[in-house]
Amino acid sequence: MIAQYEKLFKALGDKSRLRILKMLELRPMCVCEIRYILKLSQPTVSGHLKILKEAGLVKDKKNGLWVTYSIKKDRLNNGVLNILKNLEKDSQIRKDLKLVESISREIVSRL
Amino acid sequence: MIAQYEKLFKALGDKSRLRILKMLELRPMCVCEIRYILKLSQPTVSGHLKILKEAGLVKDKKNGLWVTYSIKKDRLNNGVLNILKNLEKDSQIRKDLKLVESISREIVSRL
DNA sequence: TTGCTATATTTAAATATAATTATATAATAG
DNA sequence: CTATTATATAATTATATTTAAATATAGCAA
Repeated sequence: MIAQYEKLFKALGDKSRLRILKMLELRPMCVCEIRYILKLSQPTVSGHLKILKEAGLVKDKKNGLWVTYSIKKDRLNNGVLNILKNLEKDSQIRKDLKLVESISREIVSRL
Repeated sequence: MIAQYEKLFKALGDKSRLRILKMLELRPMCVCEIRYILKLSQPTVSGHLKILKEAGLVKDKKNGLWVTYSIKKDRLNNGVLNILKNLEKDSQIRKDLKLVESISREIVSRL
């Protein structure tokens, strides 16, 4: 049980993964969209998403070729997201969220 | 700002530090008491406490030779402790808290 | 002063993490 | 079937973290 909490906080203890969570709070996203915003390699993003998933923070849904990730809603994660509320004041996060609103998987996937 | 959150969650992403936080929630403790319960070397415990302190989770107070650590109370940390509430069901945490109630710095420091 | 004690810092070794490149898998199109 | 596309995994390297042993600091007592 304590190990699951350790995993949860380890997952949260990374800048890229915090950015991913804040983006997913806005809307579900596919890997290529997240990649486009973080400007990291596709395998790196895939790895981060795996860590978030194993920590119980996100879930994924396969639809053809695309895998859409979204926030897993439960009591614990609500608490986590509440702690992260203040991050909306962060300039990096603001830029990310603005970008999320301006892109789509169709545009981003062919770059 | 995002870096401070990263630091916070990195601090929380360690079993020993989670145990320390749950103990300090019960009462302030000196390093030697924490060491006695975690069964780690004194420098290791000292290091963990430094990480917790730099993450803003605990504060310290020097009194002669002893340094007493305690939870730093603020809005963010209340949220964190709330997330950790469920850890009271963990058997390791239960044992720790029982021990905390049975020891004192005077007994523990001369072992 | 010297000696003792509680805590902190430094160092070094072992382990874990995060990144990229290369490769693999899986779904779709032709 | 082959080719293409979105994502996942493997291998590797660079960096970070965790730990204990050794050492340093700081306060008290004689």
